[in-house]
Amino acid sequence: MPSLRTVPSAHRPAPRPVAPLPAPPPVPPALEDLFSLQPIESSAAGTALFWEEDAADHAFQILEGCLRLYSILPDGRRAITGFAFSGEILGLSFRGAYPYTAEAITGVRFRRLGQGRLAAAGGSDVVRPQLLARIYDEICAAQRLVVILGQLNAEERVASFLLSAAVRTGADRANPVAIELPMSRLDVADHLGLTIETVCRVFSKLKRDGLLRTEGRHRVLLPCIQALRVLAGEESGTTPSQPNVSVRHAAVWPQRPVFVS
Amino acid sequence: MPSLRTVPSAHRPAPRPVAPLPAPPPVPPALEDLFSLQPIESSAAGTALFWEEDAADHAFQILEGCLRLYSILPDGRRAITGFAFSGEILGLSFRGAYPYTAEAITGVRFRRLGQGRLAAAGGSDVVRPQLLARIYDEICAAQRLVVILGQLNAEERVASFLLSAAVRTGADRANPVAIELPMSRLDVADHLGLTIETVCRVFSKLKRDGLLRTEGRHRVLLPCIQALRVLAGEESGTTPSQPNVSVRHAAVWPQRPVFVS
DNA sequence: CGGGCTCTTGATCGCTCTCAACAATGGTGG
DNA sequence: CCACCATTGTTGAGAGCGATCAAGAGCCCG
Repeated sequence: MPSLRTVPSAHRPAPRPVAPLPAPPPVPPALEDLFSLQPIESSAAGTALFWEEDAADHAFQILEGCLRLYSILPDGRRAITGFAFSGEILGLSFRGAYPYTAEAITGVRFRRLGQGRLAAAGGSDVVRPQLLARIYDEICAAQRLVVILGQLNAEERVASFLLSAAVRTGADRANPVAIELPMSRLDVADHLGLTIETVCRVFSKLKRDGLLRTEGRHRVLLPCIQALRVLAGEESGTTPSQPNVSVRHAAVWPQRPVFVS
Repeated sequence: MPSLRTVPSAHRPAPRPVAPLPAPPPVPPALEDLFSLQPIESSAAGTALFWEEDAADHAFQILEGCLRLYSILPDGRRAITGFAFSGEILGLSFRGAYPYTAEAITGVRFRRLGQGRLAAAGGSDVVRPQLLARIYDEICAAQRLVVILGQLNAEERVASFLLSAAVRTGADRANPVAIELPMSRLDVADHLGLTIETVCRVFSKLKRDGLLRTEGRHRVLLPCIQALRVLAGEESGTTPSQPNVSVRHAAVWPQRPVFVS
């Protein structure tokens, strides 16, 4: 979490008995400070923080736990558009309704901030850029997923998912990379536009290829994250850092002639 | 375009020789008024307004024409994350870089607004909600596409695409519905995560089923938009408004047990 | 009227889904 | 503590949808 947190109490400076010095410029409230004044709430696994189409009257800061964000089609199919982890902010909506349901996968602790207070904070020249940056991140995440779902095959999708989980939790800097996946295989499948069986098969194949090990159902080790990047199509694969790993289906497609002006 | 446009010159009231009346409250500038002061520019088909990863220093208001918004994978695959039509605003980015390339499909006329001026306008309590609403729309569009790519089959994807084109251009209120599709079949395919051949085959099948007629390559008639909605999975299909159309593969999937708390 | 491009259609292949059976896990009650 | 059971995960066989490869048709422009 690279954001520099200011002291929460900074907007309410303690009264000074003597004040010969010019008052220091008031520390402007950061986005997260707005939440820090709110009480902490909890939700059990399986409960929803909010529902798709509901009036979006609160934003949420997740302190602990993991949630799935999804839409349900009229016929019952479920599309998990994303997951939310601790430290993230959720439910920023500026047109009345939430665009998805947010349901706790594990138990969740969070803070809640009213839409009115959030809108008011948008007037601040300090908070607004943070707010817009968060929203922009959400756009980028959604468009990244569009690319994944539209262009990648099953193996590439799973590799992308594992990588983004590693990067998001910061686990990609450790060695070996170890990530927690609190969600079920069905959640992963509904997120990647695959079936649970296909997700399983890809996991097994990655295990056979030495790119993945599991410890229990929800813990995954990625011994060679670089090879995963090649599989995910993030890199061209010109530098085989792990020559003993046989990368079948190397992500080298026939170059389609794309019109570039 | 439901936004109430205010008079562009309102922020610069003509100097009055005599001013006995209290000055009327200044008409606050709407988002589109900011653009209306900018000169009109043009781009030929095939040229890019901006490139993915480029510094996002301008936003664009499209006055005429159509663009494709896309990302290119390292191996050359192209994911068209969306299209932009006249009347829309493009390139709102608040973290330095554009998230996609915007390339003109037809000739395009547009206005350009500097990021600085846009950021300043964000301070206005009138413009900011409009700005946030636009961005929120972009999130919704991206998530809608995530659902389409992750959960729908080829026929449903094409039906969704045709419907959203009809709705976006307002053509869905006419009868019969007639839409212009300036983009090529390859563009549609790269947008829907299909191949050009599959898009063609679905078009042909919809023609056989009486749901679609083409006039030239870029004009499409939708004689029974309600049946298309059923195909796209937007409706349950319980009200067959056009009984003579045989809807194979009606969007009724085996209901998967989804955990709802 | 040709040339090049886009679009369309057909035949075949292969990836992923579906259906099925079984294994592993975790929680509960005896 | 262990047996039991429900849930979740894994693996296999076969089918189907969409991709791939190939050829021909239609359209636009010089």
